[in-house]
Amino acid sequence: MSSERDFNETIMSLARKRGFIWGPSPEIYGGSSGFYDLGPLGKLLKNRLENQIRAAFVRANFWEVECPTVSPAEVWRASGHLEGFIDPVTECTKCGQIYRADNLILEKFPETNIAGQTADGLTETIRKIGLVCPSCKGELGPVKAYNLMMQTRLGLNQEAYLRPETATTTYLLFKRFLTFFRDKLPAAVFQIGKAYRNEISPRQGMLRLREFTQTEGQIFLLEKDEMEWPQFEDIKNEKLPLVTYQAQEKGNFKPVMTKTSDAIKQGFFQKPAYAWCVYLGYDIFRKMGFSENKMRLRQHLPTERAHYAADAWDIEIHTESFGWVECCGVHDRGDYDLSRHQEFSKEKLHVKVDKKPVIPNVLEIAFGIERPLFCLLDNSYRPESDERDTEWLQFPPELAPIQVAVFPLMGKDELVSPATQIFNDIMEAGFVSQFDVGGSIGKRYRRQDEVGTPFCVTIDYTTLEDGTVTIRDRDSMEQVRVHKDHLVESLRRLVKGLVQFSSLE
RNA sequence: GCGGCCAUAGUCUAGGGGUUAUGAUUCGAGCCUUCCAAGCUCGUGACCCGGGUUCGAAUCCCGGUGGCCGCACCA
Repeated sequence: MSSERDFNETIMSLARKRGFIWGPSPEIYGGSSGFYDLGPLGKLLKNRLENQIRAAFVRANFWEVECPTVSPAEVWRASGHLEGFIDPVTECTKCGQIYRADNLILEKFPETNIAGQTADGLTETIRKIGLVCPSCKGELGPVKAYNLMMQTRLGLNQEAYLRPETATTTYLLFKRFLTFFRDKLPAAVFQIGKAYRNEISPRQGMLRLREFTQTEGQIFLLEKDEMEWPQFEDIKNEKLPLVTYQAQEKGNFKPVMTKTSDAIKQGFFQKPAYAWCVYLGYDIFRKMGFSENKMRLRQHLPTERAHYAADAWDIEIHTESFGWVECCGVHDRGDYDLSRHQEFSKEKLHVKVDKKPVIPNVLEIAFGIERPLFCLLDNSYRPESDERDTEWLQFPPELAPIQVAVFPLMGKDELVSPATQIFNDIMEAGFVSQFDVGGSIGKRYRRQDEVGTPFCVTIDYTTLEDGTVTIRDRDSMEQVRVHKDHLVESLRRLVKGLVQFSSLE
């Protein structure tokens, strides 16, 4: 709706103005859609999200790796992306309209069997069934395969592609993982890195990018592990906001808080290990600052589910800008990837179970970081109100780009000098902090509100008498006095959420 | 990629074949100021890019790029 559109523009305008998101990049050359720059505050925010993700995975016993973003064509032939990551398109020779060939055929002739057909096969099918352009009845041109991977080359002419997902590059290390993990499964690894998709026509700003940062966690495990997953015990009483496919078929998208153990009993999840992955994904999103009432877990309908997947759920975040946004997929990839890479590479990618070779299964938690980044901006945005005559961002303190701002009440030397000292102490303690003397004190508070800084420290004339400073709380706009010797510790506890501001007084 | 609409300071905007290109806000310097966008002075800052028409284009035309809407696409 237009009000949602306006909301998105309001946020992007603030994000541009205050140095979160710039673009489309490269701006001074006019820009290409699907590419954005992160300004200083956007990069800080993204780092904070990544740090939460990293900490959550490490705590769950995943190990981080990093792989190249470019791989030769055979990798993508094996992974299925070279053949499967394509859109077959046909252009009307008369009016120039472009169609997805397979969709068009099935739409007009639902009985046609085109499964697995190549571009030439689809061209042949169109001729055979006499399909013409639906808008002008003109003749349709030959079907071309439009691959969504970005192509490049290595050296003079070795065909190569930028990765469309990090996961595949992780799987290529499987033999190395077996050694590293001393032949013990399950083994869990994750990767945070860039991936590339040459979208035909990206829209919706930060939500559909041609270059983006992915986080993908992988668990390599055996079938018996999937059913007997000890860590499930830890989360069996945790609740998840589930929207099952049965509910969706009845038109009901309201999430139902369901205990994970009940979800297994009711058959919403087939495998405890998978359910645990869904919970881990959900927990990571909570740690990225999303409140529970803005999240839901939506099960894929059987029709949208990959044929090998027994379970398929997405984490969705509600935004004012675009409604529910799909942010994370939890996938049961089975042994598909390792089998394919074993076949194509001729390397043994199996383990021995009862002296027989078995290719392990893979469970995956996959999401892009720019989407939650945008969603967090969206969810944190507060418009101006009676209490506050500027818009502001209510980030959770731990995720705010700038955590503490330091002001001398006025730009007088006797205040600036002790304020500088306190600012240095705060920086020394590891906070991202900003010192500001410009403008009235009220204006400086508003500036920080606008970028979501949770706490401001002000040095005033009382500081000179008794060594106390004020800490001003973004959310309530209230202040408490704290002795400067205890300031860093107080800020640490406030930022970490160990103590509420209201209980400081 | 197609069709419709659109593109002016950091942000939001007014206007428009010859102008010193409007206003607000932001930002910078200074005065003032003892806690929530005060005031005053001064200052910085813009017509998306390329081509065409014209004596002259930011303005009109064409193309490109980007944005919004619709279609298609979203592994």
